[in-house]
Amino acid sequence: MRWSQFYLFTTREVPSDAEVVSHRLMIRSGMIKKVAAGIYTYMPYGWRSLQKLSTIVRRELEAAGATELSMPAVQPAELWEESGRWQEYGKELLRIQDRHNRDFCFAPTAEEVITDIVRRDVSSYRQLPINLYQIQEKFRDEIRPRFGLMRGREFLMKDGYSFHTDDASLDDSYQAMQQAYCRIFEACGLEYSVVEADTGNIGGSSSHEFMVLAETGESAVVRCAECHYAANTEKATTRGLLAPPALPANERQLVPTPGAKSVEEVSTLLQIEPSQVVKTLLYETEDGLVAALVRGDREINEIALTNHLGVQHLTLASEEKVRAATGAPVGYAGPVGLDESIRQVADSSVRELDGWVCGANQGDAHYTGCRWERDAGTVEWADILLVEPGDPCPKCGRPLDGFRGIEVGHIFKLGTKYSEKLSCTFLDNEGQSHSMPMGCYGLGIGRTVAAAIEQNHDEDGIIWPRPLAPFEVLVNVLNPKDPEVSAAADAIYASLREAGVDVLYDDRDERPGVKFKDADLIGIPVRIVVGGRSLAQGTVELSHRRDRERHAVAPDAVVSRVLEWLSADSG
RNA sequence: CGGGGCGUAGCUCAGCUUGGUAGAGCGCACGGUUCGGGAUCGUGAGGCCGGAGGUUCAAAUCCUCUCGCCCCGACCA
Repeated sequence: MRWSQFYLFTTREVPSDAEVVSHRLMIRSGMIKKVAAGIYTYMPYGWRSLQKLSTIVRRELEAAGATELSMPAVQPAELWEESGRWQEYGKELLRIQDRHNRDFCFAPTAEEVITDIVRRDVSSYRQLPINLYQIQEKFRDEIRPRFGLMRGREFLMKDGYSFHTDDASLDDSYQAMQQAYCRIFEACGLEYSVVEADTGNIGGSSSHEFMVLAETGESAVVRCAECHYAANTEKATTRGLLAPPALPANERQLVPTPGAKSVEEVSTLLQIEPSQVVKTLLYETEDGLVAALVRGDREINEIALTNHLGVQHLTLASEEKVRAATGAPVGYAGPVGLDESIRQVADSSVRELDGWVCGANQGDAHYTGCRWERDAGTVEWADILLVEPGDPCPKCGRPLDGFRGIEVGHIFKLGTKYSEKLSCTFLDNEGQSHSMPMGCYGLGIGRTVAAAIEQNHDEDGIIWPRPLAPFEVLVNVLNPKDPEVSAAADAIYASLREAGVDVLYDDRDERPGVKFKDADLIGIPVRIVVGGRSLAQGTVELSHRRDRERHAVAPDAVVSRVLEWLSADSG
């Protein structure tokens, strides 16, 4: 491809709204253009990279036994009502009406449509298992889109679905998909980690996320270097957290704590550790108020709490609700003497405490010297602590490491959640009818490319891992107006194309400085510079974007050297 | 949806406090000198100041309302 004929315009300056590196570089290198919040045009240079990744994804999925199809983006409400998600999905589901006022949505995912397809076509165990996928634009009306392709509202995603006769078969496909994902991310040269995850509103019994390690990642992950336990902190648990020293607990005492609302203030005032305080947070749910109890020095994992309660919505209770429920301002709630109608859930970590301190459900007062069995009401025990780096691994007890990640893939064992609702059944070899266990497998195409840039760049621009690079080789002719230089560059370009190399030929009549800066910015892995200076020595210059070290090579040796480099750097 | 902030030339921004002929840099066009790391000099094009009302002799500037965008929290590939 000749640059002069390609639609690629780089910019020196960045729009002020781009904050993270991948977003800035994608805009500066002319990969994407914003059309509205979270909605982008993939420009030719960016589209090529997305296509490269899509090709890798197709190759690995087909190898793992999946088959591609393409489902509609606009889907009828009826199917979503059948699964219950027309109500459950909430505002994130973009709903539209046609000219007859019939309801439709723009698909955020495609469980309903795929299940509808399979239930019509499949009726026998002999036809199973089935594994289908598509690569398609999805729409989720995100509360807050941000960071370019990292969190768009419309985004390119590979979504796959599998159907089975039993859980063992589902396990097989789940494993096969997990391995295919690993091969995909490895092929892209990404540093990633597979972690246990919460299933969110997709539902199902178990799931794993693929996290690309990056400072700017939106997800927090903990990992054990010893036994390789790894989990999103939304899902992570811990065991054997060191309990703080017990306090005297012969009798419970009401102590005045005027103005001390926070755990910090209370523990300072009473000269104890924050960890010896039982922190009580009141939440509102559709089933009423809930009190969540956790150690004073720690946070609550609201997702774990939501899952434990089995509720849809969970938000911190308002000031008024707290006052009405406890008779005290925010900051003085506690499990002792709390209204019995309020469900209480306590994290296992506070069970070890003895002689603990808590709010007295009256203004400016706390209890000291409390004991669970003696003083507290009915308490459910659950793991609702937000795990932090340094906490013991739940499997082996070693301290967990923490890091941030970008969630580029997420796989789920759905079980029969959708197949039951939509009556997707098959007959077994005894003529018995069963719902099909299902799996579902998502992979963010745009997000993976963004993640690759987050992991591979320097201050001058992108450093593409070869498999995702929009082009593999850049031929840069420094003075295209010089017939001799131009002819030499043309010849190299032609012979590279003949050799099947994916090459961009910067034949633009620009100053060398401009072309060098652009080359660094757009980050094509291998660069060939053809200029009068080196050509006079009978050579051209080859370099890798990663180290930019120049190698003088005779023009007729360029192709073989380039092929050598590309195969060495095959990812 | 809560909290914070921003809409002025294609892009990055100044001007607004204290109302009075709309500015700079980059980019773009033309010409000169340049030509291996975003050259330089000159000339020029380009803006109903997000939109609608209002106050005023006069509004980018003050007021009201709207729309859009960004950042921080709850969602997710």
